[in-house]
Amino acid sequence: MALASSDRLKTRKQPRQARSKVTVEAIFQATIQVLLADGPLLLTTTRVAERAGVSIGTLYQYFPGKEALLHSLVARHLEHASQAVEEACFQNRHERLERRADAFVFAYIDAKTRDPDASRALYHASTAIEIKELSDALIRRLHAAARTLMADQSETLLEDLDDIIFSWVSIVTGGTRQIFEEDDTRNRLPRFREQLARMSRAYLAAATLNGSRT
Amino acid sequence: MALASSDRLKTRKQPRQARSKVTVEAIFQATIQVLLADGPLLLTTTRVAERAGVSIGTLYQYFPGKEALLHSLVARHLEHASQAVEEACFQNRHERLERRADAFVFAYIDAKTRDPDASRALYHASTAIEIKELSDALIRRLHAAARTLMADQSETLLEDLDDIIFSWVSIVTGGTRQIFEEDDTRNRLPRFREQLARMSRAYLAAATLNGSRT
Amino acid sequence: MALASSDRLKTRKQPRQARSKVTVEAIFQATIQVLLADGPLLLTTTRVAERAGVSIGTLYQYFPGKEALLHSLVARHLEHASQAVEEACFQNRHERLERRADAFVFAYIDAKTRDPDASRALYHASTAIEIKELSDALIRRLHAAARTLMADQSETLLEDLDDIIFSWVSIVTGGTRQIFEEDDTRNRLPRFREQLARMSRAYLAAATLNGSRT
Amino acid sequence: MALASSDRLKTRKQPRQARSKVTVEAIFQATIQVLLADGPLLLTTTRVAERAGVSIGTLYQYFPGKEALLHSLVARHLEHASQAVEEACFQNRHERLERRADAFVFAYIDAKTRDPDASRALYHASTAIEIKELSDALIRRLHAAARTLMADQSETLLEDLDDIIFSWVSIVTGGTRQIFEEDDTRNRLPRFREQLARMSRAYLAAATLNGSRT
DNA sequence: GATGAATGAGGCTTCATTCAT
DNA sequence: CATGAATGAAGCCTCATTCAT
Repeated sequence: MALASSDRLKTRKQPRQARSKVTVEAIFQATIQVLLADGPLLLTTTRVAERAGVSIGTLYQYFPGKEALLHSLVARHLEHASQAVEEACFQNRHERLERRADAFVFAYIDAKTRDPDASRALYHASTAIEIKELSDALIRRLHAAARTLMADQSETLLEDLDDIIFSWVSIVTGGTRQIFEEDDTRNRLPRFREQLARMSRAYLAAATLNGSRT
Repeated sequence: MALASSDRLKTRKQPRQARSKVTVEAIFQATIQVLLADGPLLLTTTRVAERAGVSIGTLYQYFPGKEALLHSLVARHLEHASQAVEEACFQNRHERLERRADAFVFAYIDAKTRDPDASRALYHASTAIEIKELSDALIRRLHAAARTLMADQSETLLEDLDDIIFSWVSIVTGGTRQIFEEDDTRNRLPRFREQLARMSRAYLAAATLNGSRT
Repeated sequence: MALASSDRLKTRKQPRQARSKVTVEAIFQATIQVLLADGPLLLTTTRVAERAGVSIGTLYQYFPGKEALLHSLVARHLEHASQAVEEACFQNRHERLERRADAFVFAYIDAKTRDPDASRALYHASTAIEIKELSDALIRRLHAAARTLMADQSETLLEDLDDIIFSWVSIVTGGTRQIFEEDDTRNRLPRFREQLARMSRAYLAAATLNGSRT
Repeated sequence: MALASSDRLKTRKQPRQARSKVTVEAIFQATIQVLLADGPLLLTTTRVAERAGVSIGTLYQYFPGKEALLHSLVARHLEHASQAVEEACFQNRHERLERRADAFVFAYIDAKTRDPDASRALYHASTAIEIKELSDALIRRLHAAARTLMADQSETLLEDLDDIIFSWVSIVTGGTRQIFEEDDTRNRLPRFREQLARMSRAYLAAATLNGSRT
């Protein structure tokens, strides 16, 4: 269910042998590199295969098509981010709200930052495939995680808990994306990370204290 | 005039006769509709012309290509948003910070909400590369507007004023985008609007009170 | 018959009024200029009309189409060359063979040189229309003229008179064309003119003296 | 190597497998046939591919475009003619001038006659602009060859040697072209061949004997 | 008559995908 | 299994021509 995939998007072979794993990984990396170097308009299967050092035929042995390739790649990336956030929420479930919020924000941004090239590349990938389904799945998991995070605040926040979660997740994901589409990502990221955490603390604190009246 | 355009992005004919104006507007609307109905992958000149009820030749009388068409459309849209925010900042320049922040947020979101279909459509199209220049221009104007807004806070915030502005603009634009890419935009928007304002107030208040220590 | 034209190539209106004549001439000149400045691939009706300072609609009032326009232009040009040569042959019909040959050569080259731009332009025009019909007509008239020229030599040359005429006309027309397609036409032309005359005299003299044996 | 080509004119794939070679040759032949049957105006990539019995995609695997296809074809053809003439000049370098002139003329015409269809076809295509570079290269090589040929006459001819060479090469190439654009090429060619040789002998003899005075 | 907006057939080219080797 | 030659649907765009104003 998580990050569901329609039929034609499944990978063809499960890369069991070591060689296969290497090939698939090479193709993934080549995809990212082509995306970064040439942009989504020039992301062609030929080019990816070339860069990966395999023939176009081989690429099609592992993926039923371009869409599936991108789908896998994006899914892998988003799955990682989802897990990181869920993990962080779980780890910090007994901390104070402020720390829990920090944990959420940091986990998300750090997951994206782990491989900034890939992140940037994949933000652009939406020109090449329809990724709404995948993004939605990510967002749903983040919502769920955020809800868990705020479980003990539900009374205070009850009236608009859902709005708060929704809005907060939106600015975390949307704001982060904005940074990755900026020119100076490397420099901006760590500072945005701090400010986003600060903002989250302030926001959630305000919301906790006096409901929707602030 | 603002938001300069390279040569190949210039429109071809300025619609002089009444007939022409109708045609150009039909093409713009068709672009938005195709974007919404079929997504950016299926945005083709043929499809746009078809939907606009004009021949493909007519489309090319007014725009030198697909890119130019999108460029015009986006430019028009972003110009409007920029102006709305600048106007709002100016109108509220004597109000308290909180109100100024509200004004900024509301102006931005309301500008996007004026024609929600267009907004959604253009967010979808925005990965189409040549649009970056335009988005960047918008962001720069928003930064400038935000800086004006906080002019009287510059002492308090001096140490990280730039970070704050940058981060705040990022979550306003990025968060809003996130909403428009969601399914339930119409329903979510007004609530996000409130929360985003609340968040901004809380954030800027926190930042004003005790610098980077909160 | 002369430089015949099929039905769809006829001009539409006979330019009787002064204004019409001016317009037609402007279109002709524009055609030549576009051909020279932009090449035959960019020779479009729009461009010609633009350069002529008339609307595309007006162009079509005078010519039923692009092909007809070019056809008229080429026909006019070739007609002029044909007449010049015929005239020269007639004028010099009582001179010695050598002078008659000179007259032929000079008349042809001078006709082409009268408007060198037009000549060059029209040599290139064959990319844009099929001009074989017209060229053939010219060649036929030149053959006829040459035959007249050599009427009194027919005994001596009898065995291969036709070959001689044919070959001679071929090098006169073909050689001249070659010069016009060269880069340095202006400089080369007068010298080629002399050499071509010299060559013609030598050739015809040799052919006259001892038939095919030289 | 000789007859350099700009980037966009380079062929794409070097045909390695036997299958490829057949394909490329089929494309070349189809180009010639289309040129002959339909003329340069109807020379389209679609038509060529169709006639070659390959898909349009295959054509583009080997040539980056129509221009490049023509370029290759012409280059191959002209290279052959150049070499034939140079070879002939070298072989006959110790003969008398008359024989050397014959050798030049015969080598050139015979090279063109080897594949008369191709020659006709390429003469038709030759107005296609980018081919000028190639034609010029041929002319230059022919000039050089002719100069070698006349090396031992340079004193006698000194005053206008260059004009003579230039003019002679012009009528050889231009005249031959004229024949190939004629209807009755097959019949005319051998006779023109003889006359052109005769003409060359007469011309060069006249020029040798008494400079520019004949 | 003159204009120029509109038309659409048809050209050029790319690229995801298949399949014989 | 890997290869890469071949495929062709589909995209982009031009330009000769028409016709309502």
